[in-house]
Formats: sequence, structure tokens, C-alpha cells
Amino acid sequence: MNKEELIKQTAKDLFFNKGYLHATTQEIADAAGVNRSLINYYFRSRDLLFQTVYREAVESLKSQLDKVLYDKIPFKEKLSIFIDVYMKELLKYPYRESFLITEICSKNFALKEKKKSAALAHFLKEIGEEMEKGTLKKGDPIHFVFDLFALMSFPVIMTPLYQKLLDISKEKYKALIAERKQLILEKIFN
Amino acid sequence: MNKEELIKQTAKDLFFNKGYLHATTQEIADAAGVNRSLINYYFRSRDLLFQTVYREAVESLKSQLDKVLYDKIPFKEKLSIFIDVYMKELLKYPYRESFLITEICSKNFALKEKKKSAALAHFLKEIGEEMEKGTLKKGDPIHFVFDLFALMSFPVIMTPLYQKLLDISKEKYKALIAERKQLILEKIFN
DNA sequence: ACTTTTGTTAACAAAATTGTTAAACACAAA
DNA sequence: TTTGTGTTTAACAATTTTGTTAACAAAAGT
Repeated sequence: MNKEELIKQTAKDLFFNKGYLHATTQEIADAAGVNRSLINYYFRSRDLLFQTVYREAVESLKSQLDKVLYDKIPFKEKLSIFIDVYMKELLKYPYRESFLITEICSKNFALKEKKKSAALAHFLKEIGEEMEKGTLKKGDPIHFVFDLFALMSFPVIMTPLYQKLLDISKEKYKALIAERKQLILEKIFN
Repeated sequence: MNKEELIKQTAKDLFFNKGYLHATTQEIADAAGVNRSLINYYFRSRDLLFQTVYREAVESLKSQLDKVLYDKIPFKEKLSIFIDVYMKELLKYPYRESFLITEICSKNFALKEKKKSAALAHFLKEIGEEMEKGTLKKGDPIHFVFDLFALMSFPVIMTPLYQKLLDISKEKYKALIAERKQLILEKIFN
């Protein structure tokens, strides 16, 4: 793999997968097995590397989810696929959203461009329609979305803490997470 | 207020409330309106300040929750109080758990002492009993706990992101969160 | 009153992190 | 072979952040 790509992948792995948010350029370089100067050569500065991988990670997730959300298939099926896709991405990069929040809280570079998501609005409308039809329990669609993302994300994000508190092995925890897709679907269409 | 306490409170505010995880000693000192050297005077090093406020924040939360979990009151009532207490703490320090995870991921100082929580085990047993009785839908109590914490925490943690994506005001978002206590209770005892 | 302890500050030193430069390297095209 | 271009590296410089010291002020104890 060319080293520019290697550096980006490594940075993503450290930030989004390992959850190592404080990673220095030296640590990223070491993890990638390249000379630290290469980071400056390809990305000019640490901050630009941050911005690059951040943008890529968000875009990649967004495009995948948008595709599913705009798909013209029955709601129940759509939701099933959506959970599949999102949880697959979640397991790949558990800390992507956390990183995003951290960035929003510290600097403000994430806020500028972010705006009301059209795909999300579309999804909300669809949820509202399903509630009308009686497929879903009536309520504010926003809470439905809150619930959905919460049930998927939170146990994954909290892995290192919960594993300790519950005193269970990595494998057992993984199995628990794997079970959740079905459970969430059931809970939603109870 | 004495300055030692002031520094700790300010650090907690920056870390756990503002979500500003990268705060330097200078920034903490500025926010507290004290000379930076005072941080070293009282806490020796930045790392020890970290450890101190981290420990205090975890202890404080844990002791409050344990008290509720061990209380000998009907389950439904206990759960209602638990949600109350936890969400109150959540709104005070939305990023406390995120901070915890970040620390566990980077350094390892959090892992050493953490062990299977007795209160949590007790809670799990109690949940299992309620499932037997039919008060709760049968299933793995761990998933019940996953769901409970997820539904409470996640929308709060994601505030800055969701506010943008949904394009709603701070006040509206606050109102949505406030609604959730009741919604969660209903969802659980559906 | 004076001595000791505690709190506070600025100035300095040390360490960690980032950014730059120039030279070496690789290797394809002229 | 040479020239050109993109890549890689070590050495250095700059910056940022942290930690220390010594001097001074305030409070407490004797």
C-alpha cells in the first residue's frame, strides 16, 4: 500500500478503532511504520491529517447510510438493512462518533459544514408514516431515532468499561453485541 | 471557595461537562482564574489532577447509584428513582463516561482497580427475578441493562451532533431529553 | 513580635511535540 | 548517463506544554 494511504488507515485505526484520541504524530508514524516527516510531507500538518481522516470517515459512513435510507423498499426491511450496515460500521470504528463529538467540543471545524441532514429528515418522515399506519408505536419520530441509535451504539462504545464491570471475556462480550441486532428489531416492532 | 477545590471543579466542568478533553493546565488555570503554578502546587502534576478528578467523579456517581440499587423498595419504583438519579447526573456531567472510556483506551490507570461491580450484579439478579415474575419481558438481564443505559445516555452524549443534524435549538433539545425519562419507563414496562 | 506554615506568583528550565530544511534515494524518461 | 520528479530520511528549529524554583505575601501558631 502506498504510504499516504497507510498513514490515513493507521490514523483511523488509532482514533476510531483503538479509541486512542491523543495519538501524537510520532505515535501514528510508529504504528504505521513510517518516518514521522512523511506525515508532514503528505498532509502538511497534524491538524490537516486530522481533518482529512475525519472527513473521510464521516463521508464514508454518511454515504453508506444515506443509500440505505433513500432505498425504496418496505420499511421493516429497510430498518433491518440499516441496522446491519450501521452495526457493521460500528464494529469497524467503534469510536468514530465519540471522536466526532470530541472534535466538535474542542475545536469547531466540524460544525461549520454540518447541517440538517436531508436523509435523516426523509427517514423521520418515513417513520412518521409508519406510525400513522400502525406499524410502529405512535410517538415523536425523533425519539424513535434516538432509541435506535442508542441501542446500537452505546453498548459498543462502552465495551472496555462494561467488560470490566460485568467481568466477562472479550469473546462473550462480542457474542452479546452480535445478539443485539435481532433484539433491537424485536424491541422496535414489539 | 478555596482554590484547590476551585481547580478541581473547573477541571471537572471542562472535562465532563464541556467535553473539552484536551484541556491544558494553562486552560484549566485560566478557566478557574488562578495561576497555573497553583495546579502544580496542589496536585504536583497534570496527570495527578486528572487522576484526582477522575476518581472523585467516578466515586461520586458510583456511590449514588449503588445506594439506589441496594435500596429495598419495589422494583418499578427503584427503576424510576434510578433513572431520575442517573439522568440528573448525566445532565450535570454528560461526558463523564466518555472521558472514562478515553482514559481506559489511552493509559491504563483506570483498569487496575476496576472490577466486577457488586451493585451491578445485585441489580442483574433483581432484574432476573422480575423477569421470572413476568413484570419484565424475559431475556438476558445484561441486555436489559445495556438497553437501559443506552436509552438514557446516548442522546445526551450526542447532543452537539444531533442538534446540528436535526437542526433544532438548544432549548428544544433539552425538552426532548427531559421527555425521555417517562418514555424510557414506558418502553421498559411496555 | 517572630517564627513557621501555607498560599501565590513570575521567571526560568525541561520536556514533549510539531514543523522545516536539505540532502540522500529511487527510478523512470529523455 | 543524465536529468527530473516524487519519495524518504535525519538533523535541526520552533512551538507548546509541563514542571521547578525562588521570592514574596498572608495567615496561623508561639
